[in-house]
Amino acid sequence: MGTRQRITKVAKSLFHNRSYADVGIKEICDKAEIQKGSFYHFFSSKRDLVLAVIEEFAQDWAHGFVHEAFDPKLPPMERIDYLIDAAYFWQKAAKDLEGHMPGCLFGNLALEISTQDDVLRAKLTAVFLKAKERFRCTLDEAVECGKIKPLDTQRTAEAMLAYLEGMILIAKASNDPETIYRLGSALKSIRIELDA
Amino acid sequence: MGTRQRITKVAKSLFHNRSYADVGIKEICDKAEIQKGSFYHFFSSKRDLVLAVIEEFAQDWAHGFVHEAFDPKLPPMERIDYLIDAAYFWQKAAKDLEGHMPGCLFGNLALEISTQDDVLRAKLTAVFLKAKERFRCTLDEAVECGKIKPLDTQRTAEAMLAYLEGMILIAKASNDPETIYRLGSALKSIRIELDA
DNA sequence: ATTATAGTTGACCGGACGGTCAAGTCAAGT
DNA sequence: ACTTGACTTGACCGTCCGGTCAACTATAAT
Repeated sequence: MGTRQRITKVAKSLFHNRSYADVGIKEICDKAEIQKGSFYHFFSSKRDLVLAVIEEFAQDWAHGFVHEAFDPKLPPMERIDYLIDAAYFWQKAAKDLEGHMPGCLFGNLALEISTQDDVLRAKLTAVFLKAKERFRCTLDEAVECGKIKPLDTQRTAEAMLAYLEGMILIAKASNDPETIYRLGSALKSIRIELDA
Repeated sequence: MGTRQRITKVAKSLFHNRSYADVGIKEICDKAEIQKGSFYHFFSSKRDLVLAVIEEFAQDWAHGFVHEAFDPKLPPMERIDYLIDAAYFWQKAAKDLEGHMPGCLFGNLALEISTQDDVLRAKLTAVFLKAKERFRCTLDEAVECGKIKPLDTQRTAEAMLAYLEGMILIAKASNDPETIYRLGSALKSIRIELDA
C-alpha cells in the first residue's frame, strides 16, 4: 500500500475514533510509520488531510454499506430497515474492537468544526446532501408504487437523515449500540406532509 | 460577578461556540480577565472545568427555555411545538450574533469526547436522560388525556430527543437555523408502538 | 494586632503542537 | 552516464498547551 493511502487510512481511523483536534500529525505519522516530511509531501496541512479523509470516507461509505442498504432490488421501505441493521452492526463491531462506539465520522466532524471552517462545513453538507438524496429517491419510489401515502419526500428525507444522525449521537453518548435497534423502528414512521 | 462564575460563563460560551479541544485555558483566562493561577484555584483541571460547565449549562437549560417550553399549563403536544420554536430562536439569535449556529452544547461535547472520557460521557448521558424524561412525561400526559393513541412513551421519548439532536446537527452543518423549522413538524409524528 | 484563609499574581515547566527545510535516496527517462 | 523529479529522512522552528508554584494581597475572625 502506498504511503498516501497509509496516511489516510490511519487518519480515517483516528479521526473517527477520537476527534479532529485531538489527533496530531505526529501520531498519524508514527502509526503510518513515516516521517513528518513525507506527510507534508502529500498534504499541505492537517486541514488538507481531513478534507481528503472526508472525501475518501464518503466514497467508502457510498460504495460500502450504504450501497448495500439502498439495494434497488429490495422493496423501498425495506432498504431503510437494512440501513438500520447495517448501522447497528458497524457500530457494534467498532465497539467490540475499540471499546467505544465511534458514531458517524461526518456527524462528529460537523459538530466539531462547523463553526470554525466553512469550507470543511460545506464539504460535510455535500456528503449529507447525497445521503438525503438517497433517502428521497427511496421515498419517491415507495410513493410511486403505492407502498406509502404521498408526502413531502424532500423534507422527509432530510428528517430521516437527521433522525439517523441523532440516533447515532444518542447511542454514542450512552456507548450502547443497542440504542440503534431500540430507536430504529421510528425511522420509517417519520413523515412530513406536503404543503406544510 | 465572582471570579468562578466569570470563568464558567466564558467557558460555556467558548466551548459551545467552538469545541472542548480547541479552546485553551489561556484563552478562557484572558477573556475572563484573570490569571492562570486563579483558574487553578477554582478548578483542578480543564476536565474539571468542563464538568462544571456541563452541570451549569444543564441547570440554565432546565430553568430556562426547557422550563418554558414544557409549561404544564400548555396542552401536552403544544409544548413540543413550543420547544421547536425555542430551539429555532435560540440558534437564530446565536447565529446572528456569532455568525454560526453553535448547535447543542451537550450534543457537541457528546460526539467530541464520548470515546475519550467515560466520566464526562456519563455526565452527558445523565443530561440526556433528564431531557428524555421531560418528553416521556409529556407523552404520558398526552396519552392519558386522549390526545394521542397509546404508544411506547419510553422509547418514543428517546426517539424524539434523538430527532431533536439530529435536527440541530444537520442545521449546524448547513449553518441554517431554518432547518429547524423545516424539519420540526416531524417531531410530533415520531412514534414507537408498544410491544415492538 | 495577629493569624488563618481565600484569592490572586505572573513567571515558569516540560512537552506537544503544526509546520519547514536542507539533504539525501532511488527509480525512470534520455 | 546523467538528469529529472517524486519521495523520504530527521533535525529543527516558534508557538501554544495544560499545569505548577512561590510569593503576594485582601478579608475577616479572634
